[in-house]
Amino acid sequence: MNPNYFSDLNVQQKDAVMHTEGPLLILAGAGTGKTRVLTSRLAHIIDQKKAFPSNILAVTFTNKAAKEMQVRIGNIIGSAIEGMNWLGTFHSIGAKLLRMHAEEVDLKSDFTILDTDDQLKVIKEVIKSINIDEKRFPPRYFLSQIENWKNKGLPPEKVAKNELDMIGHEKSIDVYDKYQNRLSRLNSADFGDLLLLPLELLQKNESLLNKYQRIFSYILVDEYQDTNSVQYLLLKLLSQRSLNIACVGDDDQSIYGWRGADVNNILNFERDFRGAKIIRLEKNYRSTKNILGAARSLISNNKDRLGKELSSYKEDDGDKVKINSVWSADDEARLVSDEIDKIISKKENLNNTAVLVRASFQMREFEDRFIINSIPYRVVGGPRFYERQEIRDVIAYLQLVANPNHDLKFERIINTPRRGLGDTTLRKINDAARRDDISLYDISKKIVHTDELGGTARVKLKSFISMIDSWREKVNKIDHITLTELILEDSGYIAMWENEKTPNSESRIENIKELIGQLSEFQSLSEFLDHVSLVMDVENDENSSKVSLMTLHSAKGLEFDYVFIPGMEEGVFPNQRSLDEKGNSGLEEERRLAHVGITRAKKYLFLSHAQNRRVYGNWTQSIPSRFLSEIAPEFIEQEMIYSDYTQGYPSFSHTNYNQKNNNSQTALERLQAIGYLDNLEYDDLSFSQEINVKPNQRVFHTKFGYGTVIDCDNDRIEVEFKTGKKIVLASYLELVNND
DNA sequence: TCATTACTCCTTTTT
DNA sequence: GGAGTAATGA
Repeated sequence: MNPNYFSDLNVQQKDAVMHTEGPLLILAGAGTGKTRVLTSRLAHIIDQKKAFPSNILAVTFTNKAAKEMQVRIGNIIGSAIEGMNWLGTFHSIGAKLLRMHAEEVDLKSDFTILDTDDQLKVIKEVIKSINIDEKRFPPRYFLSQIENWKNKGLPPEKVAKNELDMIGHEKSIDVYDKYQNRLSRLNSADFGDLLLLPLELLQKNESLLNKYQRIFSYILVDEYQDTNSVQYLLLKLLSQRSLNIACVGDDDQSIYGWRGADVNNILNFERDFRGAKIIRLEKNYRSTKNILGAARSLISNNKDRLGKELSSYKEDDGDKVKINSVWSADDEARLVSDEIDKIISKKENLNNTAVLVRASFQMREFEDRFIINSIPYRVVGGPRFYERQEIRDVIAYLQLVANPNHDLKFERIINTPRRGLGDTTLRKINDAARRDDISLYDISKKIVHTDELGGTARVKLKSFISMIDSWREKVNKIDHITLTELILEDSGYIAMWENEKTPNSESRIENIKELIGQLSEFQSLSEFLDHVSLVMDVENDENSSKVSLMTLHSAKGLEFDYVFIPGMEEGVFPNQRSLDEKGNSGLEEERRLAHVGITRAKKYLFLSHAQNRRVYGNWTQSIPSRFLSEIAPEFIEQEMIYSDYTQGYPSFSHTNYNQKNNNSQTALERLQAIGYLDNLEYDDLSFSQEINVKPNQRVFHTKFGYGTVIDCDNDRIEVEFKTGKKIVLASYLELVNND
């Protein structure tokens, strides 16, 4: 027996594939071939006829990972993959279970899944109804309380009244309780419910539990270090009978503590699942020795670890890790762009290049710069397609047609486009609905026959309602694409954007067209709406060569030849709030995040920190991240500051790191001291430089990007930019090295 | 009813 | 520097 899925596996990997019976924990470090082991293992179980594909529960952390696994298993087992009904994220599997048994938890099977915006709206309503001061207790505060409880598997009645570990606790419980009531009245579930309600279902209903324990004869969990308590409880329940649960994870990559992930799940695996076997995968096939060394030295600063040392499979030391000090965040983006230009000139595919940031606000500088330098890029997990205003509007229409009692969507579109049904009318409808305790849609049907509303409002409301009814009638008669087009026509929504003359109204219409295009990938309206709620992202085209720009969190599980991690500054990374709120454990999580980032790189790693950065629009100084000094010096190579004003002045260095951080002298003062600056204000910096240009000189212009000087006429300079020839003032140009 | 403006408080990370 | 909101005016 030597099926092809065994070939090229090392001893530990084979072990993990073969060990099919009983609990198993695979501790898989970054780049150790985890996905291969997972897919091979699944293929092995199916191939050996230990279980049908439909009897395997395989949980991944992201939809992307689920999809990738599906493709890879499909390559091994062929069409049998179609039987794998239970491969997906915890949330999508939870939703599936919930739809099948919704009645048992006071929902209907066509319930809608709420997004954060909707959640906040509901909470605001609740807060208002029990007279809580929104200023003292912002809705977000309650939302995070509720999410915490849900992550722990606690419904309102289980939240112990004596758990007084936070201010406003009683209020929170009250809000939680009323919030849940409201959700079930809206026939809706939020993300937390997709896990919590299935758990309740299984805890309450023993025969159902037995059924699913039988169905799932093998359970496989990816990214186990990121599971929270509900997820743990679900797994525990479901695996009790077969005991065939295999979890893959890496405690050094646990980065979702803020979302309720509990590292103890992985740390206590042996205790929780008796007789568990543990296999370590420590051979890293991804990175060069220098990169791996940097990662290892950094993460060794963490205390709470299971203990695992990655060793390099690659013979190659590779380039040293580059650490760069720059003057400002703008310079940082410029430097990264220049480096990427070098990668482009090597004719590399840019899909192998990524810029990873700690927080999404850092992306702006890079996007601006990439546009100026015409570097093609994609933002991964950035401003989501489905979160755009026009897309949400269209979806609101569709959701309302699917579920007319969805008050939140009703409110969203009742006056979009303008129908003369403004705040006043809406308030009246709301009051009446509350009085009769029915939905906005239902009350509207009633009050168009009374005189509660003024004459015009009544007529307008009536036509709005009959429009919805006419769409609802057609749901089962025409296909969902035609229906959507009809809705957009009838409602005047498309016309609204067509009539608007703002620069982005055209792209909004494009987006709507794209949405309609996507509809064809689904069988029905409800299938599409489910997809939208669960998979907030839209796939990127992977065919074109583009730099990826994303957060470190969304980079988990990916790998790139070239990786840039800017913003290595105290406060940014490690993130200040994380330190303030969680102290040392917060710091360790940040360090793990840095470790994740570093181990994404296969052969080239670039780290940088800026000395000055705008925070809330004000220039603020920052000091290099402690993480830089925690990387052992033998793996790194330091570069000088990249700026015309501060050339040759190294900011970060191992030897004087501590001294520097205790030094009260600011970056600005240091520069003044060495004569680079003469009491200049920061804002003057960009135009303070006299320049002297000659033809062929490479120059840079903030608006047009890089170019080459063609001709000079005093201070009027003719420059060839990427976008064409322009005559610009010398004072707007900066010199660039000609190389 | 809707558009404009002044003013507040921000920002971590995602299913 | 920006999004969301409350207050003001047309």
